[in-house]
Amino acid sequence: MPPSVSFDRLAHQPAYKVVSEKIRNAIVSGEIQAGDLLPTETDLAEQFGVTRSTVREAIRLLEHGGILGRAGRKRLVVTLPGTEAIGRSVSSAMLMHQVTFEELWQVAMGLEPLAGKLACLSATKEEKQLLADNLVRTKQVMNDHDALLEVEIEFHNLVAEATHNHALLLARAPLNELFYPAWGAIIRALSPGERILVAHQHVYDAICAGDEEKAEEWMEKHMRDFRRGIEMGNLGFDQPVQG
Amino acid sequence: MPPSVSFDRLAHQPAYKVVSEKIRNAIVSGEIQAGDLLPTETDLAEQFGVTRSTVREAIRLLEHGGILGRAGRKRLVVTLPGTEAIGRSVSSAMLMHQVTFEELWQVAMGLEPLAGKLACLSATKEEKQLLADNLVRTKQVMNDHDALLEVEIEFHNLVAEATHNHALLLARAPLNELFYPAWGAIIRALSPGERILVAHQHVYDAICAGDEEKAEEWMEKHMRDFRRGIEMGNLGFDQPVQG
DNA sequence: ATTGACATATTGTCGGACAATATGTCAGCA
DNA sequence: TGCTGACATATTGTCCGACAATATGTCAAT
Repeated sequence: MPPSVSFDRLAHQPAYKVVSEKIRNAIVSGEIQAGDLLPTETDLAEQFGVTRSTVREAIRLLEHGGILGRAGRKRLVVTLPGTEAIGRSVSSAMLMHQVTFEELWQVAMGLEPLAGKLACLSATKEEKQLLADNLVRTKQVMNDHDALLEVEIEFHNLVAEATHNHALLLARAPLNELFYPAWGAIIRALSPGERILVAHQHVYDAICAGDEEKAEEWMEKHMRDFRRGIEMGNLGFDQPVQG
Repeated sequence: MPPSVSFDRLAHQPAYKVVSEKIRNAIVSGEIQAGDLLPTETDLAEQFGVTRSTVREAIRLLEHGGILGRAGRKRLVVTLPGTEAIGRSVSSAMLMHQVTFEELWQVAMGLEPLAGKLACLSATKEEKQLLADNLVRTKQVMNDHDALLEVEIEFHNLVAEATHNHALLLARAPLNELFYPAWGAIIRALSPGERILVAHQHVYDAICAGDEEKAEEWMEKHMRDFRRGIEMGNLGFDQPVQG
C-alpha cells in the first residue's frame, strides 16, 4: 500500500549558492551593469550576513561563467561574458560527452553558412576591410601551416562577428575551440591552402556584394571541404574530438 | 625612445585557479571518469599542499559549469554536464549581451530545422513513440495555455534528442531557456494550438518516414510561425529578450 | 530482515590572522 | 608645474583552527 501523503524533499540550499544566485539575479536583471564594481568581499559578507569565506565561494561560482572577473588583482568587476569563457565551458562539456567530429560538423553546417548569409546583411565597411586584410595575409602565408591555421580561424571569426549576432557568436564559440586542432591536422596533412583561399575569396566577394545565397553556398562548400579533409586525412570523422 | 627589451607581464595565477585547472584537466582528459567520486576536500587539500578553503574555492569554480556536482549533500562526484547547466550559463551570457528575439530566432532557424533533418536519420522506435505520445497530449491540452507550452517545448526537445547529437543538444540548450517565456506569451496572446499541432504532426510524419527534406521544411515553417507570432503579438521582435 | 543506537567521516559555516599588493596622499625636488 | 619617492590604507589570497549538521558504517536487539 502506497503512502497516502508524500512530501517534497525539502531543499536546504547552502548559503554560498543562495548568495551566488542573489548576485547573479542582480546582474542579469540589469540592476548592476557590466563594468560596475562590486562591493568588496568584506562589505558583501556584512550585507548578506555571512562570512567572507562564504562570499568567496559564491563569487567563484560566478567567476567561471565569465559573469564576474577581476581587473588586475583588485576589485571585482561585473563582466560581459565573452566568447572565450563560454567557449571553454561548453567545449569541455562537449569533450566529456565524447562528441564526434561528425556531430560537431553537423552543427557547424547549421551555423557557419548561416553566419555567411547574415554577414551579407550587416557587415560594415570596417569589417569588410578586416576580411580583405585577412585574405591578403592568407595569400602570404599559404605554405606556413601554423600561420595558415591562424588566418583560417580568424576569417571565420570575422565573418561571425560581422553578423553582429551575439547569440550566434556565443553558440558557435565552442565549435571554434574544438575545430582548432582538427583544422591544424588537416592543414598539415593536406596543405589545402589553395582551396581555402578560393572558398574564402568567394565568401568575401558575396558579402561585399550582399549576395546572401552565394555566401551561404560557398560557406557550405568550404565546410564540406573540411569534412572531406578529415576523412581523407584519416583523422577519424566518427571519432570523438580530442581536447 | 622605446625600451630595448620588454618583459611579459608575469602571470602569478592564484592557487585556487591552479588547483581548479588541474582538476579540470584530469576530468576532460578522461583521467577521472564521469560518475567517479573525487577525494574528500581534506584529502585534496593535502595532495595539493593547500588549505581546505582554497580547495573549496577551486571546486566552486568547476561546480558552476556542471562538471562537478554533489550526490545528496555528500561526496563530490564528477558529472556529465547536462543541457541545464550549460543552458543556464550560456543563456545568462546572452541576456547580458541584450540579445534580441531576432538574433535568437536566426540561430534557431539554423538549428531547429537541422534537428528535424538529422532526427530522420537516427530516431529510434522508442523516440518516435515518445513523439507520438507528445502529439496525443498536445491534442488534449490544445486550449490549456500552460500545458500547451509544456508539450510544445517538450516536442522540440524530443526531436533534438532524437538526433543523438550532443553537440547540437548543447548548442541549442540556451535557446530553449530563452524562448520559453516568449512561447508562453505567444500562446497566451494568439492561442495558436491548431497551427502548432499541424506543424508538429508534419514533422513527426516526416521523421517516421525518414523524409529529411520534409522534416526540415516543416520545422522551418514552424519557426516562421513563431516569428510571426512574436511580431503579431507585438512582443518586440527587435527587442532584447527578457530573462 | 528491520529497527535503533552509536561512532565516524565529511561538508557547510564561522572567526580570526597575516603577507602581498594596489590605491591614495603628500612632501620633496627638478 | 610635473615627476619621484615615502608612507598609510584597503583589499585580496591564503592559511589555521573550530564546530554543528548530516551521511555513512557497524553492530546489537527485536
